Amino acid sequence: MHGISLDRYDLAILSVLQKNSALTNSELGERVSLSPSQCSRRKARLEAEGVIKGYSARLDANSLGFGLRAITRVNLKAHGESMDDDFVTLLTKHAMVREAYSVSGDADYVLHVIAKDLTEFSDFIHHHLLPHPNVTQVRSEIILRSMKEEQGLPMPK
Amino acid sequence: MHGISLDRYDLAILSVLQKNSALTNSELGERVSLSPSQCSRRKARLEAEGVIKGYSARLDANSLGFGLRAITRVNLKAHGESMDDDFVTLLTKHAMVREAYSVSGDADYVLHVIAKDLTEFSDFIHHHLLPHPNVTQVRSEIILRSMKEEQGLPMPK
DNA sequence: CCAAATAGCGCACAGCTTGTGCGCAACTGG
DNA sequence: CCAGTTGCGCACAAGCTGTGCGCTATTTGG
Repeated sequence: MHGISLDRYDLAILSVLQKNSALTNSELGERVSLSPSQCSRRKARLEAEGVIKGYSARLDANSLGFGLRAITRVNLKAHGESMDDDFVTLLTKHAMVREAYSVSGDADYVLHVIAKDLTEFSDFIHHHLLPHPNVTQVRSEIILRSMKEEQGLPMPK
Repeated sequence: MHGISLDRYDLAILSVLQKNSALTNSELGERVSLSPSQCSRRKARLEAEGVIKGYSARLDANSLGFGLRAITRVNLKAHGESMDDDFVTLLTKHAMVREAYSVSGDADYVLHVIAKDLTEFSDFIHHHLLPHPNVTQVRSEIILRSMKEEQGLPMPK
């Protein structure tokens, strides 16, 4: 899962498609100095290799009525295999939890939570997260403003 | 920026496109029970309204050689308008900083940082973040495992 | 309560895009 | 030095996109 070699054309294509995947192969070709047909072939290859995992529409959170986002750190009581599984199930079940990471540091898990408003967020914390038998501590930072939000990855080298 | 009314077809289209924006209007139409032409029109409208902000390729971090991700909390000394600006410039300049949020809570900013490895990450923290005159404290949680990583948003109602 | 206006639909079609076959040129290894 | 391989652009068939059109259902206004 690591032995794929990407030349400068591949990196250029990935960089452009990451910002805008709705471009035609002609437009893409112009930007990376390659013919449309070759763009098509390289795109197909990058998809097959798994470098491109898929294509998504980026949606506007406010238009959909989500006004609140937060970074929530969670500490657990025990760290047995099955203990965590039960907690992970909780995370998976709730659509409000957009990202959940097992981390090394002060906390055990870090979540990125999205909600309609503070009430909905508070409900989630107090009625679902804190009552869980394995949760010992929950600390949240409410997002006030997004300074930077790059979708995707930087280009290496 | 909030008065847009979306019917069930719009929500269905958004939900599908968020998962896979490479579908043709025919395929999209099948899934949401609408003709291709109508899908095309609604898509165009949702783009114009700003509900769809754009289209992106999802890339594989490992293929590009990024093995380390972290959530980093930063505290600043002063909170003047211009003080923050200078710090924000630092964040914008570094491609390693993928997301940066101004937050309310224990910290002032929360960052989502991506790096090749621990060395590169440590370099960033010690040679760029901590030396900044306005930074007073930096605390990081290294991501061990991603339990959930929804790209995009849940569908309301 | 009914008529006019509006909004939203599918169909048809012109123009454009996609992806493959092909021939060519540039490297690669024996 | 030469056969094999790789990667390129061109050309073209198949398929997709987006707009004009006519139709129907819903809304508006008198």
